[in-house]
Amino acid sequence: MLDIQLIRQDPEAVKEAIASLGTEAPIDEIVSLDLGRREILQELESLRQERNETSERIGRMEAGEERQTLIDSTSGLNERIKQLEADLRENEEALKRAMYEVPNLPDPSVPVGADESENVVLREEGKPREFGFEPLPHWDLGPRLGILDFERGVKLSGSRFYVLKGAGAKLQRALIQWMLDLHVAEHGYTEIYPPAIVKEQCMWGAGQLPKFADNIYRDAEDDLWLIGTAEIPLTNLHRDEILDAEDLPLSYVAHTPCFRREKFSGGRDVRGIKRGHQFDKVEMYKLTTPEDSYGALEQIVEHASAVCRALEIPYRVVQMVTGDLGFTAAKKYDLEIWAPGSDEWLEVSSVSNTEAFQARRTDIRFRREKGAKPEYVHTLNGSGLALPRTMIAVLENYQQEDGSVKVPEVLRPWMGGLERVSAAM
RNA sequence: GGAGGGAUGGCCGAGUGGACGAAGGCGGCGGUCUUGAAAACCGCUGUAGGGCAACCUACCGGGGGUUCGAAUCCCUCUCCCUCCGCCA
Repeated sequence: MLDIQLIRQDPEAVKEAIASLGTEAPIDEIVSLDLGRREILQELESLRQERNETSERIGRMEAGEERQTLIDSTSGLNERIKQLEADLRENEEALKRAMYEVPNLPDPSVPVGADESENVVLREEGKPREFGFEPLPHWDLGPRLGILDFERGVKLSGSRFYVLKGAGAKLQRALIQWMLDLHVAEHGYTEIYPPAIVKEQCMWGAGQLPKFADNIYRDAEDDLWLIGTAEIPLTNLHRDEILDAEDLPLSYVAHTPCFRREKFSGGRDVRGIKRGHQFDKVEMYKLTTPEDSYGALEQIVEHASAVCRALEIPYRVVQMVTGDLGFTAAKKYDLEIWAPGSDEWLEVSSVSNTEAFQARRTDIRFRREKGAKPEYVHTLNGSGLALPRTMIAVLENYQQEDGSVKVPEVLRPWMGGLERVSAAM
């Protein structure tokens, strides 16, 4: 959610910024609702004042004719107040609905561009390995090794589901544990185990609603929603709280399953485990002061990079242009990891600074010192990393000519010392 | 799932439909005293909206209602606690 003051003061600048995102928002509607709101409020509040004063007088009077006359005289006043209260409710609901639809504005440092084709590769690290043979895509490699079972996944749950088995399941578990430990021990995050099913309100707070309703699984009976990312519970962790400045930044890391309906990606990325309805992810999250958030953004990029670096797999950092920022980010980087079998760069991490966009939706503030006015925090999130695509990269980069897969050095302690996954296992 | 009890300011806790934004206590901040600290005493100590000034308005779990007037009465929802049932 944007600051209403910003829209009130310079609606044209806001519209322009939104145009650079390649989208639109009901700014004119907001401006007029906001104006109407204050008109209603002004009249309503002065009538309430009148009523309060009259009631006070009635309370002090002896019972009698004069008192009754005064009581009778309030009926018109009260009718008007009721009407205005109804108007106000309606107005504020419409205003809130409209405000929830407005995307975040880009930071001035974000390059203007129409869509993802204009994103900027900022840096690339690691050299793609030279294969003496044709590297296989993981959808061939995994089943051959007996660690990845697509047919049974479909049998259980339908398309875009799969089963990890044996060393495959263990490899994912090793990655999760290693990543969590890395972020906690080396990068100073606090590990969180949040619910994976949350109230609707959390979805609004994190910016999943109203725009992405079609991509979310939900239990209609209890009105609970399955998270598509740990960002959702982590955003809401401190909802409605006022934090102390000395507690900031707060850094959290969580591993959760993520559920996405992928309604609009039909036909895309159908092979392999790149895009499923259920996947695991390790997510980093920070709450900072406004002045610290852009430094924190670079930190999170570094923390995600450290994972790729330690795995010794080539990756690159891509800056999103305005047209590819999405709904909540003011600035966003993607980390893409190299997958030689699939022959593509895979997005394994998306790192965003939402500034106060989510904080306003969730009402998370902080106080610089005792008695100071509360200010909104800035929130940031970044994958560290998404498991299936990391698995793809590991399998495809570490495959050997004989069809086996070497276990990356850093993971071996979490794999019981296992050095190689082969078909016989 | 069944029965009962509860939800008040940072925390604890009082509150008869009318001067309650809410007693009292604790905590916090400032001050007096003190070499310093403690104690004692005094004062201050919520959030938001609107005018944006000394003011006004709203908020006692959420929503709705009764009333000239609601923290206080009624309805409803949510959450918490206790007991029973069931269960990893």
